[in-house]
Amino acid sequence: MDHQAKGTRKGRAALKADEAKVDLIAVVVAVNDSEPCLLTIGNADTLPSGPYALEHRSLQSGLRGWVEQQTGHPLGYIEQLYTFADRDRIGAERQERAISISYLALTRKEQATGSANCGWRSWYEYFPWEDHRSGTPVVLDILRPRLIEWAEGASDATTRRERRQRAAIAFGFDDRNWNEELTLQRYELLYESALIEEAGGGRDVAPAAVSGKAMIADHRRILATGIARLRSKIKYRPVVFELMRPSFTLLQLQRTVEALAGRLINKPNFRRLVEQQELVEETGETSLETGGRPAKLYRFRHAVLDDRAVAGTKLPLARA
Amino acid sequence: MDHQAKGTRKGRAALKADEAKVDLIAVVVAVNDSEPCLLTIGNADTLPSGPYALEHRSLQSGLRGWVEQQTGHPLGYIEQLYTFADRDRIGAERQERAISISYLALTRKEQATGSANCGWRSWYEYFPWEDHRSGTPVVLDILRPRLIEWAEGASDATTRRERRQRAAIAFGFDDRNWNEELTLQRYELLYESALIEEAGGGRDVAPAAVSGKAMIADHRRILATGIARLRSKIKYRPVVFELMRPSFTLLQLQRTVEALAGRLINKPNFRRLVEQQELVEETGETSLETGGRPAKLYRFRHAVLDDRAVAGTKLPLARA
DNA sequence: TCCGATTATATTCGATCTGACAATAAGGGG
DNA sequence: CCCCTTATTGTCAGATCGAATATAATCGGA
Repeated sequence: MDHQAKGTRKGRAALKADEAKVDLIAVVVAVNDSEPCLLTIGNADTLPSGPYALEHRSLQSGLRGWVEQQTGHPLGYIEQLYTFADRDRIGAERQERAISISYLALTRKEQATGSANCGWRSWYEYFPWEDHRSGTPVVLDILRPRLIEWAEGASDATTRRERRQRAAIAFGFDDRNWNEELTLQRYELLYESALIEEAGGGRDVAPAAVSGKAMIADHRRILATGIARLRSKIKYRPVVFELMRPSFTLLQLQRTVEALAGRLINKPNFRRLVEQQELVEETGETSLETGGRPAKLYRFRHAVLDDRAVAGTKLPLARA
Repeated sequence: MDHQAKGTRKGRAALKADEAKVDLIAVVVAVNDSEPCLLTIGNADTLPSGPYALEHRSLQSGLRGWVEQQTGHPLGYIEQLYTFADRDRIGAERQERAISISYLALTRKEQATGSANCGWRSWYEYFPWEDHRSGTPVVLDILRPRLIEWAEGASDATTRRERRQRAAIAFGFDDRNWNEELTLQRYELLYESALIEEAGGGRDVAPAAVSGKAMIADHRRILATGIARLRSKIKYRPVVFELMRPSFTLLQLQRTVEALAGRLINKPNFRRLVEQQELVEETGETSLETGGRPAKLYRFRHAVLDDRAVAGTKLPLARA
């Protein structure tokens, strides 16, 4: 009565009826020189990953093992992202079931111990339309007419209206505000409209500089999921500090948040928010790196992980 | 180079090295008469679940299939919660790996089509300390000294301070505010301190009326995850309407939100927020159910699922 | 039919928060 | 000593939020 009727199918493939392959996939992020970077292996089009195996004590430790083995990078902060069941991935014809459990990890670039066939790439190479720090990126001037065209290409009027609306919301057309958290929705729209490489077809695919670098299988979708999650999370949890050096200036902190969010923040307001939440404390030293008046150095108050636990790091973003 | 060295382990059990059993588990929620209800099977201590099988087109459709088969309930809104790898669950000794992918589903009680060995229970039967609608529940008067006792029982002073602090934050001791979103943290504290049944031991377990009804395996933890997610989500996405009838009064809507959040909301402020976000529109009819002045009936504006898509239903909660 | 009990709906007010802008302070270099 | 650069502090109006109050509509009993 509990788990019923598992024997009704003909066991056709190598796998038994109720078993599946389980893969662990990592989106490993660091920020360097105001640029959000992704850890990749192979041709910079693959995320670190590997099968969940018997000797792994847990999903997390399995993931750490694979990433360290493939990239030489030990991981700090880890958070589960999403679990996909991707039939297409390995073998649709063989009817294997493959499950991918994806994780978001935050580190710093320096923690590498040499090694391996891996490297860091700005995540905006994969999503050129996501970086609004210098205003609306030019690639959107190319993508917008293509998206409109796709919307108008629908057979019935209802679908057309719906498509126009979805595109307008996701990309901020028609005087709407840009919402940096909609990274996944934007990716899915571009996928549906076949403007990017993964989306089969290929005839309508925009040039790589516009549509961004593709990745194998569904890895770019997983990256989009990670970016969206991170952009949302920095607003209510102090996770940014996982990406910072032990001591830093407030401007460095701001630039890091801006790199992740893909948009600029008002400086005084950012400072006010960080200080009034008591997220940081002065080290007493100053940094002379920037030319002008020396900036005070701060360190993260680890105490907030206890007492403030949930309050969160709101970030003040410009409205329009 | 991609997925390397999968043959290094001795194939010991029935399962092959890189395969695992995958279960789908559902937390199905409805709200009836201002009471948040959970759909259970068996002895009201089991969540609907079943193995992910070959004939399932996707994880979601597999889940829908199992729930409908076990309870006769078709599901509407579904959202993935978390993926657990629970060695303990099925057979630690056999070294099987079992993966549980959990989902949160929202429906209405009426949509049942009779059938089956299942039923609805208020989720506060499992978590009596979570309902603060009538002020701080009395069970906390019993749990608090037990938690303090547990905290003071630690060997070193650092651990003691840390435990006291965690308990105070999670449960709102020492004049802190109650935070309804910390359901999972509270469950984990009670688990660690062995005050609930699942936590092995048993000698310190409080009476069932205080520690709540237990569930099999880790099902109560999964429920806690679902409650926490839902309490967080109603604040920024209009998901409440999945639980409402096609037309409803604003007070009914408020009572539903309060049931989920486990705390009361200021009436005028709630109305203001709902109206200024244009989440609902009047049907033109009124409800006479309540005795006094008839309440206007409203329906959900499905348009907001498009245009406002992400804005969100903030809910105004009392501060202290 | 009038009155009060009950519930729904509308309005107001002050505290706080937020975004935008301006002003001042502290270094380096000519 | 002046000027340029960057850091830091301060101000102000508008929006938001929580709390409390005032008004409206129905029912039932005197």
